Amino acid sequence: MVTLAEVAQHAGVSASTVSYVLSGKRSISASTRERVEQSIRELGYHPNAGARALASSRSNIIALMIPLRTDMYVPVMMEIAIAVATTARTHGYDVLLLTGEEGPDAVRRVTGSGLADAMIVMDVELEDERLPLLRGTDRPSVLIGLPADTTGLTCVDLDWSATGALCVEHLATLGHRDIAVIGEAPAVYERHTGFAERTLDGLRSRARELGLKVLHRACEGGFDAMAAILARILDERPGTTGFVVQNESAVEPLLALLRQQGRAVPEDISVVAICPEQVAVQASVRLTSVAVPAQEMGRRAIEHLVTKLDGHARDEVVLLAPELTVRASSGPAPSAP
Amino acid sequence: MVTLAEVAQHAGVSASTVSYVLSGKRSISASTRERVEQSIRELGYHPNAGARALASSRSNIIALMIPLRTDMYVPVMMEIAIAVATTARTHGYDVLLLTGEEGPDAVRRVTGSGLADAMIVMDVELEDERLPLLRGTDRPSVLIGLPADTTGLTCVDLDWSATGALCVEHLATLGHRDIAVIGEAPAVYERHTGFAERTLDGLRSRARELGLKVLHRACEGGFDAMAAILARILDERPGTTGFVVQNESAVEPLLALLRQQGRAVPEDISVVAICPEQVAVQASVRLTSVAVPAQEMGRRAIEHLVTKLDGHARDEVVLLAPELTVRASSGPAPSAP
DNA sequence: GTGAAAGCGCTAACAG
DNA sequence: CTGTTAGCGCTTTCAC
Repeated sequence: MVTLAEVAQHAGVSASTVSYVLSGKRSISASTRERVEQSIRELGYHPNAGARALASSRSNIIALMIPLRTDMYVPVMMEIAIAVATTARTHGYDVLLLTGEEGPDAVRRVTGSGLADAMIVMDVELEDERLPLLRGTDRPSVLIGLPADTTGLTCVDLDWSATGALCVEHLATLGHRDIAVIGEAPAVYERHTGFAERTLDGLRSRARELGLKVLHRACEGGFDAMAAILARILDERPGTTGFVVQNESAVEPLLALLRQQGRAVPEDISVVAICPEQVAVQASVRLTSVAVPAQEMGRRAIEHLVTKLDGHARDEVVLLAPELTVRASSGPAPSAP
Repeated sequence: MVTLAEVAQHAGVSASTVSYVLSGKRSISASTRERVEQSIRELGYHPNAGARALASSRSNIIALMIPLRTDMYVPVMMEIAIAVATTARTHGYDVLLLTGEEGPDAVRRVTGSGLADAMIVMDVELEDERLPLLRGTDRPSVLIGLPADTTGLTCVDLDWSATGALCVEHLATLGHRDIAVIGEAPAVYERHTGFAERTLDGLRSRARELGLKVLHRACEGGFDAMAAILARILDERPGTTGFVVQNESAVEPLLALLRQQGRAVPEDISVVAICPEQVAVQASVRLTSVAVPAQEMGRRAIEHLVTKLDGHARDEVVLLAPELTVRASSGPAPSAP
């Protein structure tokens, strides 16, 4: 294993000079720098991560806590994780992958041991057990998601409430008066993951303002679950002409069922989805949808953390504005017979 | 920050004793151990990761390289990643998330810096650039996937060839003679990711043995792509009664299209999928399928690595036997009219 | 069964 | 612009 001392010797300079060439923290003459860099290349030197972390009390690692469960939004999680990892690299950081399994203990362990300089927490619940720990540590953190109380925290999330409102507005503009919402699995609501409830709030309050009727049903993914729920909805509210779907694994089943029942989309029924672009585009009907900006959330989270680590940055709640893309699944409400 | 020295002082013992209590590498009297553990708890001590890594030249971190692209098998990747992370924790390791983006450089960086003690490499191509580096380092590694030459490497993978064969056998047993294979996106084949080609090999050679006809078509995901391909297949081979699908995002479109065309599954057409259990169960027709054992692959990879790190373990290729579960999408071939 | 002490490889004052 | 030096917190001989 090549050490900094060996590089120094090879280049005929002191250890600190090599260190400074690497960090750029003080000016080095062009010729010295050249020689050092040459030696580094020749010897194939890589600074030892442990030694560096010990001496500088910086690991250059950012921890990412992802949910253990995969009952929702798997592609979104994955996209965020990848965006986090690649963005982190552009800033010289690596990413440590933690699952929610360990819970608050993971936070203690990682911050306590100095394993990571900062952390990103996903799948935040309204009253999350990890929040007090995050507030109580000096290590920066960013939540992807929005808890009930954001005091002393930095959060990045899609503005779910505005997302819900946007879906309703779109349908209202098209003349729909009676709307059904297909939501996430019941467990997601029970867990009080903020996003699902916020979406519903935004949706309902805008509907009230616009005088629309809204019926919400949680839905496990899959064809059978969707079939049962659709039957109940059309039974309770036969006049329903608009659907808002916030559940990837319910989208295609819903489309298949409507087709099966001879209800044309968008002529008879309009569907607006809240999902990643890819799902919207690949569906059997190209879906009018509000995209979940997974990459941007991951990128923003890292960028905020890096700013914090580089010194100064206040806590902040960043709500990304939703954007609705009109595709082939929504159209004017059918006129009453 | 609490240090080992402080714990030692608090407990009235030497630093080395505390260290040995932590590592269990030499026997400690019950009373001393008790006192030390008490101090650790009271002071809230967490060993510093950097110092530990430096002194022991062990970071207790395992690197996981996942593909950057998300053009295939996202849920599978995610499941593997989560299984890797949780299994690693049970052995005292953390997981560093690397994307394929950096390519071979990531391997150099991570092994050279001692950031990770070992690594798991996913999405292996037949002639992968990273292989020479992995062979040339003393740090253990496990591939999830199978390259062309496995000399000096440890690999864990589903036996894709047997998987293909199994699908054919199932359909043959049911009396199908004419089979179409819906594969991954063309890019996956061009990239020479082993699994897709191996599946095809297994499928074709078993078909030859059994005297079945096989037609293979690569397929971008989504409804439109699937529609185009299905039309071509039924045009070229109108007698096709069995489908093998190895592409998550083609499954539901295929089912929808068949339904649309009035072809009943499984009365007229049988479908066998190669996909995660969840997809098979949630589809609009419960799918006869061969599961991709994502969790097991992740778990096995870690366990092999830990064994290697703990001393001795030779290189080895582990091919997991495929298991086919019969569900509602396959049945006897329709008798000729 | 326990202590003392020598590093691990690097960073960051301090000194010139 | 460059060198000298004192640790960072832990592991691990060596000694008792």
